[in-house]
Amino acid sequence: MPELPEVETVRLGLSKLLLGKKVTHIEHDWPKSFPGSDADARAHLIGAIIQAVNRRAKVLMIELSSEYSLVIHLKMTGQLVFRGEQSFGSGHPNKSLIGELPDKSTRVTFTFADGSKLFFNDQRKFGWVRLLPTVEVPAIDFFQKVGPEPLADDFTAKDFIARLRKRKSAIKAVLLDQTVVAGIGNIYADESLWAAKIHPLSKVPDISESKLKLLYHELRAVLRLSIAKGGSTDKNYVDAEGKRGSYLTFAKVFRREGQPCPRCGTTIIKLRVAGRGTHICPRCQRV
DNA sequence: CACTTGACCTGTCCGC
DNA sequence: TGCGGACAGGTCAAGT
Repeated sequence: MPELPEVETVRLGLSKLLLGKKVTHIEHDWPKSFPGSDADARAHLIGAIIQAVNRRAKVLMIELSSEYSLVIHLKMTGQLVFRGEQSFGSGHPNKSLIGELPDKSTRVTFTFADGSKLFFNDQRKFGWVRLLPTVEVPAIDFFQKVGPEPLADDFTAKDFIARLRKRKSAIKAVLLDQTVVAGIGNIYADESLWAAKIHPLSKVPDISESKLKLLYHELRAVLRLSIAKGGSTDKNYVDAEGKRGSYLTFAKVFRREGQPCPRCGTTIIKLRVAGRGTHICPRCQRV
């Protein structure tokens, strides 16, 4: 579920809430959600102080004073929600999507010295939290293979196009491939392809240079706008305070099948591309 | 190697 | 109201 803008929103929230907190306790109920030994956790996590919260692609890295890091992937339904000492009870003061914590999808709970807590919730159990020496984090498989950050200052249209041109398959499948460019998922693939008027089934070699250049700009614009809106919440995603993101209000095609295209009025349709639900305007986007 | 498909899980929604 | 099947925003492993 969470793509680059959602993970970045969580990162921003956590860096405001967690810096300087000392971990005093951890609980986990599902082994795959927190693999590794409890002895390691005791040695390198308990007593450690949170020093930074970083992001690469859709992965969060919470850096600890022990020279270990918590590396976290939310996958489809993961949430990282912070609760201060007084606010474990339901709902208020924020209009939270989720109420009392922990709940039945809580997989890992971190407790800090001041009594506050960080909950890792994950309905579908695809996500994970791993404790690794900070120096070893860049060596994990995923980081070895993942492509560049699309919003990096030095990531140019030329870089983007060169990476896409190495592939021959449908443009949407290529955008979803994290080794080409990092952080794009189903929502922003559909939104950016609509904005650039490219059909998701178009093969990369069949797409003009100028359209790919336009796609580069539209993709970055869509990602930036979503970060500004706190990401997209369809079902599960919430930020570090448990609040929903509002980007889907601004989405042009995603989850809008049956509604008129904001550009030409044609009815938006849904199809399947690369095994994912895909939303297009059949008039603006042609193969 | 590039590319596609199924697996990992739980929950919800839709049609009968 | 109950039940089966399709589907849900992401990656992996294993297949061609």
